[in-house]
Amino acid sequence: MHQFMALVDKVHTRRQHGAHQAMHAHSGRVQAMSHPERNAMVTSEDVARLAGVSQATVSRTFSGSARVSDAARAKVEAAAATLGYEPDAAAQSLVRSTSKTIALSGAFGHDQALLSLLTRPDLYFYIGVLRALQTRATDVGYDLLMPSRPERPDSSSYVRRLRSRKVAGVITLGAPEEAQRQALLESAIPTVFIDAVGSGPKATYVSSDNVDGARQAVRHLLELGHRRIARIAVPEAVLPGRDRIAGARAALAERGVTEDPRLVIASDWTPEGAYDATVTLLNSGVQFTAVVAESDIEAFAVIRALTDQGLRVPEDVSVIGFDDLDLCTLMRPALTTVHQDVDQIGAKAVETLLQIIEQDSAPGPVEIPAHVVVRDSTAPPPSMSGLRPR
Amino acid sequence: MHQFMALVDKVHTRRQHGAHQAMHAHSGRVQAMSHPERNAMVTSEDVARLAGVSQATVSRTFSGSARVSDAARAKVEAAAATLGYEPDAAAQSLVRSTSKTIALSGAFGHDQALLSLLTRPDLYFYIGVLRALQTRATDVGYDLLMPSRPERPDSSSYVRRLRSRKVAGVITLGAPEEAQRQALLESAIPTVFIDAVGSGPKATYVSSDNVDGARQAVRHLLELGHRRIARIAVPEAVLPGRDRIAGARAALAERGVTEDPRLVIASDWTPEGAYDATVTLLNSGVQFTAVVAESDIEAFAVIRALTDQGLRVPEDVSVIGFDDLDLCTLMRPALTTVHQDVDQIGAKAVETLLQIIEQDSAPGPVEIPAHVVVRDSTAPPPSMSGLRPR
DNA sequence: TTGAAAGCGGTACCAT
DNA sequence: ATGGTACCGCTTTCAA
Repeated sequence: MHQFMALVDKVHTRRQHGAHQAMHAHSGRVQAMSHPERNAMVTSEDVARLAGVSQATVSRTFSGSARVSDAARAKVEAAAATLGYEPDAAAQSLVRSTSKTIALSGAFGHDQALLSLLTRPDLYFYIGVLRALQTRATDVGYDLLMPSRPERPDSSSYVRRLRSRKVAGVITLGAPEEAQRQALLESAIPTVFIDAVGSGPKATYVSSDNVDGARQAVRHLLELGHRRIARIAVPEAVLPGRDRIAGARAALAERGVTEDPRLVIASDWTPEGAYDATVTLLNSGVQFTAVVAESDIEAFAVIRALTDQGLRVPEDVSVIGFDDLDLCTLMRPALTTVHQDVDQIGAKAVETLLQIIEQDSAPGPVEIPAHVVVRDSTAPPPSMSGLRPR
Repeated sequence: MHQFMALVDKVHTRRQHGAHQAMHAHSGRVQAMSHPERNAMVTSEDVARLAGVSQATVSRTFSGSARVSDAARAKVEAAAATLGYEPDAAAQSLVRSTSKTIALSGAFGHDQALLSLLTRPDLYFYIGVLRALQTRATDVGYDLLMPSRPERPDSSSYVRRLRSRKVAGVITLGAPEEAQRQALLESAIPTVFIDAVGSGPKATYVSSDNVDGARQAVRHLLELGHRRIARIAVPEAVLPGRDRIAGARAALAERGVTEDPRLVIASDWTPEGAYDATVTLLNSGVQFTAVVAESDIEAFAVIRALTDQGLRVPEDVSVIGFDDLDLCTLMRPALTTVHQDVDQIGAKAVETLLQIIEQDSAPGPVEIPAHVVVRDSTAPPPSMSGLRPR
């Protein structure tokens, strides 16, 4: 017990250049004993003193790797437990030049925060990925950091900031700005891009198998008998966009169906865009019996546009989405869609990043299987003559 | 230029105990010059050398508060710019015992990551709050941290971890575990609870004005002529639950309508629960012409349950939600709901936290106004005789 | 195996 | 106003 008191005294004495320590001696003592964790941090030196070993030994005990005698280790652990010792993360990262922190990318560019970069349909999808990321990161003892943007939002100050924060690696969601992507690639900071291409000695990317997902979606419609399949096209510039186009075409090719370019309506990956695209399609007079959307949210918008025009889903037109949000079953009709495994995507992203960090070399791109989930928004096409848009 | 070369040499020399520095001298030099930010960090000492001042002066220049001559400041800033200097965050937090970091709470308890703690209806709402939090945090130069859970998930190690990370404050979303809430309250770590009660010398809370929001919702229904209003009740244990009950009752009381307890169905704040509650309600045979849900997602589920039973919304039954997600306008019918101002909630949370941090005392609870947004899911009740549940 | 000591990159007090 | 210097708490040689 006397050790404990001595310790408490010490805690309250240091840093006070001989000032009013006597004044607060009593109250300080009482407080410290009832809530040891409430006051100034417990340091490895405090633990060393209580355990009767050197501070270096305490450090070794917690670093794990170093060799410490069982006797010493036991004493240290006991002391650490009674004092409620937790190593100072700041001191550790200062000396180690790294920390168990993964930065989530997006706080780059102009006034863009990570979550603001994601447009709404993305948002609902990526929130699932984000949850998986956090779950897995927490499993492996890493914190997630969403850094604030630097004042000068150029790529080098972006990287400098990450370095200043001593992040172990970076995970980006969706399409990053090109300058940021380049900066990351050149930075030698371990990076995993989700849904964007990026390869390098310390970088790779993970995404759903979008080619196969889109292929399955179109195949499903073809199997139901659809031939005139419209697509709300997502920008080709982004990875999922490119791959899904390829997948859709592959499925069409399998059946020898040639794609009618008039059935491919460009959109901006927003519900509003999808709504307008659907209206455009209807107004064009080109016949179609099914619509492929690139996200569930867009699919909802397509359905809304269709029903607003008096068409029924799936009796008149089938609609298929992409993502498989929880919401799909709540909609009426329940949405047939391509399931993306957000848990796997998030988990793999973290695992891959750790691999880069630890093994110092990046593996190739990772693709997570996706699959169609059939619900109520798709059905065989009506007899062709039965469909008269507008 | 010679200064630059000297600096580069120094960067590559230190820490290498006289080993193979000659070997890599050339390549190292070239690399360092084309990508100065790529190698070992630029320190304040490097800047001092180039600027021809002491390291202390560089520190003062960047700390802002201290007095530095204009001449010195200019030289330092020039040097810092050419070298691409950014203060080391770890070193700063080590010596300052704080950092510009706000922890988002949730990584506490069992295997609960922040985002996993939120049930799905919450999730869609809180993601908006999260976005606002990040936007505002980034404005004021704070990073957001989602800490991984400590191995021993008790409240004191939770607080210790936050301290070890040197977070400036904590913001919690939704209902935290009681032990965590207490720990935070006792910790003297500045804290803002969103949607949970928590007051102390360094803690306060912010939420929508749930009482008024619920009152407006019920008022809206009453004004349409509804008298038999059912409610999918949220747990009373949580702040929004309590306040909304109070608000709903207040509105009823204003019109002298007495609440029929059979119209209040407890649910668990999930879409499945809301669906089941609606079915239960219908099966009970108790008449009603409107349903108040506690979230938009639940409202969707209610509508789905109603329509699955052959009832029309709003012709047979009116439904009103809470939150005003972007999705509301995509649904059919578009959802009448109570708008929560997520941007304000997030912004206020950050601002209030900063106030606690800087002024060292917590203000009272903050309430953000909410208001009804009328869309298509509410209408005057059908003639009473017209309604026959089932 | 263990302890002593030299930093890691800043901050802030001291004296000049 | 500026430079010198003593830490912040921890990791990692180096010697013992």
